[in-house]
Amino acid sequence: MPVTIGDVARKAGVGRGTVSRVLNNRPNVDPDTRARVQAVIDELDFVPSTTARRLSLGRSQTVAVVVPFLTRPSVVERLRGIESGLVAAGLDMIAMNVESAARRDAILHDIARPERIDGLLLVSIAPHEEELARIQGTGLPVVLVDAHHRRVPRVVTDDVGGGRLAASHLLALGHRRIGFVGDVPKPGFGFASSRLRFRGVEQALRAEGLAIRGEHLGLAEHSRPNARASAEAILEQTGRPTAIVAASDTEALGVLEAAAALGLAVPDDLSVIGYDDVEAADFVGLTTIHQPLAETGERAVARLVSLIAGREDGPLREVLPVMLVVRRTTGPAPAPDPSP
Amino acid sequence: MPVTIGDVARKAGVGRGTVSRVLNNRPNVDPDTRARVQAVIDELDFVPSTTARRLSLGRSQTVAVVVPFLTRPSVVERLRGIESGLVAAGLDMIAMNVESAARRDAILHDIARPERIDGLLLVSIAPHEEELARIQGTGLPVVLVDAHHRRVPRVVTDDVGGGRLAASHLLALGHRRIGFVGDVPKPGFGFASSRLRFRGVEQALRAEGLAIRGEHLGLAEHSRPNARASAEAILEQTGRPTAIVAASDTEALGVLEAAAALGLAVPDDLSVIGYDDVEAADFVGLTTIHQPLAETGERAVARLVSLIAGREDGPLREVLPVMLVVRRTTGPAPAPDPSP
DNA sequence: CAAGGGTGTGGAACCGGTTCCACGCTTCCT
DNA sequence: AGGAAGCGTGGAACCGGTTCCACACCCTTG
Repeated sequence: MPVTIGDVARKAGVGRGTVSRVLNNRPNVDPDTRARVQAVIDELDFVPSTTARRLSLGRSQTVAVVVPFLTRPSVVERLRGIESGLVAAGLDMIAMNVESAARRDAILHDIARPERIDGLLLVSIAPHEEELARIQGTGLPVVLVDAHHRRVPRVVTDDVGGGRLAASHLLALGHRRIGFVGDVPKPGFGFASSRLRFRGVEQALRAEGLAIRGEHLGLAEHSRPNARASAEAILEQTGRPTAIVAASDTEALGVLEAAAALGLAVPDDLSVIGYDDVEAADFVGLTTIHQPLAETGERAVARLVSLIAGREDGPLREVLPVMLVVRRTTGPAPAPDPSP
Repeated sequence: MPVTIGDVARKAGVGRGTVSRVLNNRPNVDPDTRARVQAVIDELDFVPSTTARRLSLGRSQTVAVVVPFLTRPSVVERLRGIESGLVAAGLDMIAMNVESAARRDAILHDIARPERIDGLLLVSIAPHEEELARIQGTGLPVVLVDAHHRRVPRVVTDDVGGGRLAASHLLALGHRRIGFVGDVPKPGFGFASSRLRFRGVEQALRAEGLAIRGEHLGLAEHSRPNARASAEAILEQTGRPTAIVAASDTEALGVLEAAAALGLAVPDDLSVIGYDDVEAADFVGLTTIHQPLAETGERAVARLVSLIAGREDGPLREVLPVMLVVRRTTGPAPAPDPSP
C-alpha cells in the first residue's frame, strides 16, 4: 500500500537509482530530471522507508540513552534536552532506565551491538575501564552526560564552580561556620557531583582561610530522610554551623526538615542552600544552584552526532556554567557570639 | 563483520530458510537439525538483525508514545510503566513530548505513517474525531492512557471514585462545608481528570444530602499560583469551607500556600486533600489520593500488544483503582459555629 | 579525427532477514 | 501396488532502499 521508490521511478520514467540520487541531493542529476522526479515525489507524497534505508546503509539511525532513576526530576530534565536534540537530528532514541547496579551492568554489557545502535549516551553513569574498552572496541561512539572519564567526550555542568558559588553566597552574607550535607557515591553508578560540589565549597572557604569542620560534614546515601538525619546530627551540636550547603535540593529539603524539627528558624537561625533547582525548590523558597540541565542533553547529542558523522571536533570535556538562584532560605549570618 | 544468518546456515550445512525456522521456533524442523543449528547459533553468538527482520516482515517493532508535559512527575511515572512494559514485550519506543497545542496537532497529523510504527500510545491526550478517523483508517492500533474516548481502548484510573474517596474521608472527619479547587481543561489536550474528580466529590456529598456551594468552587488553568489565587478567593469569604479538595497535588500545594498566607492552621482550621501522591506530597505531609500510575502504563502496553497481534481482548475501558493516603493535612472538622 | 574525460542514467547486486514453492522421501490408505 | 498426504529441506523471490558498474553521449584536446 505505501508508495515505494519503484513507484516513483516508474511514474517519473526514470531508474530507481536516479530517484535515490534526487532524494539524497546527490550530484550528477540533470536539473530537469531532478525537478520532474521531485514533482512525482510530492504528488505521490512519497516518504522513504527508514527501515529499508537502515538495512542498506548498515546504520540504524538510532541512539541508545541509558539513564539512571528516571524518576528524578533532574534526570527527566536532561532527557528532555536529549529528546529534542535527537528529534532535530532525525535520530530515533531507545531509552533504557536503570535502577539497579545489576541492570546497569547487564545493559552496558549488551549494548555494544553496533548493528542496533549508532551511538550511545550515558547519563550520570561512568563506565568501568573494561566496559569502556569493549564498547570502544566496537567503534561505537559514546558521549557522557553528567559523568566523568578521561578519554571519553562528556558534557557536564560546573559542579565545582557551583559549590564555590554556593559557598561564596553564604560567605558574602557573613557566614563563617558552614556545614555540608551530601551523599556517598552509589556503587556502580557515576554520581560524582556531591564530591565535586563539596570540593568547590572547600575552595571558596579556603580562599577566606576557612574550612569545614569534620563534625559539620554529613554524608549518607542520597535520600531526603538520610539528609535529614545527617543534618540533625550536625545541628544538635554546640557550635553548630550557621549555614548548610546541601549537595542537592532533595537533600536540602531534608535539612529543612531537620531545622524545623529542632526549632531552628530559616534563614534567621540557619541558612540553607540546595543544588539543582527542582520544582519543589521554588515551592519552598529554597535558595539553590540552577543548572542548564536540558542544555547538557542538547549539547551531548550535538557531540554524538559529530562523532557518528566521523567528525572529531570540540574539546573532550565540555563544561556548562551554573547560576545562583536566591530565594528565602538564605540570609545574613546571625550575630556572632559575644566572645571576640 | 557481524554474523549473519547465511554464516550460520553455511556452518551448520543447512539452508537459510531452515535457520530462520529454528530462530522463530517454527514446526517442520527435524529435532536433530534444530539442535545442530542451535549449537552453531550459540557458538557464533548470532543475533538476528532487527532491521532486516523489520524490512522483511513489514513491521517496525516500534510503538510511538505521545506524552504531554514530560516535566510533570505523574507523566514521568506513567512513562516508566510504559517503558518497562515495552522492554518486556521486545518493542522499541519512540517517545514524543508535547508541550503545545500546535505540536500536539502536528504530531497527531503525521503519526499515522504505519510504516514507521506498529502502535500508538497516547498519554493524557484525547484525539479529536477527525484525527482518530485518520489514524484508525490506517489500521494503526491505538490505546489511550488517562484519556477518554468511546470507541478507543483505554486504561484510566478511577477518577470519579478517587473524588468520592477524598470527599468520604473528609465527611468521615465531620466536615460539612467542603470546597474544591481544580482546573479547566486545556484546549487541545484531553485533561478531563479535574472534572471527573469533582464529579466524584459531588456524588459523595449528595449521598449525604450536601453540595458544594458555588462560591466554594475555584477553577483556573492548572498551576500552583492559580490554585493559590482560587483558594484565597474561597477562604477569604465568611462561611468559608472547613476542608478543600484539590484536583491535584500541585494545586493542593497552592491551597496550602493560601492557607498560610491567610493565617489558617492546617489541619486545625482547614483540611486539605490533594490527588496524585507526587514526591512533594510526602515531603509536606499532604493527604492525597494515590494512583497506580506506572501500572496504567504497563496495562496499556499489554493492551496494545494484544491489538498489534490482532487479538481484540479485554474491555474497551479498563479502570484501575485508587487509594487514599492519609498524612497530616486532614483532620477532624473544627467545632461548628454556636448557631444550630 | 581519434583518444580521453566527464556527466547523466538505467539496472544489477546487495543489505539480512522471511516466506513460499518445489522436491525427495515416508507413511498411510484403499 | 499405486496414489495421496505430509514432513523436512534447500533455495529463490521478496521487502525497499543504496551503491556501483557499464554505457551512451557530449565536450575537449593534440
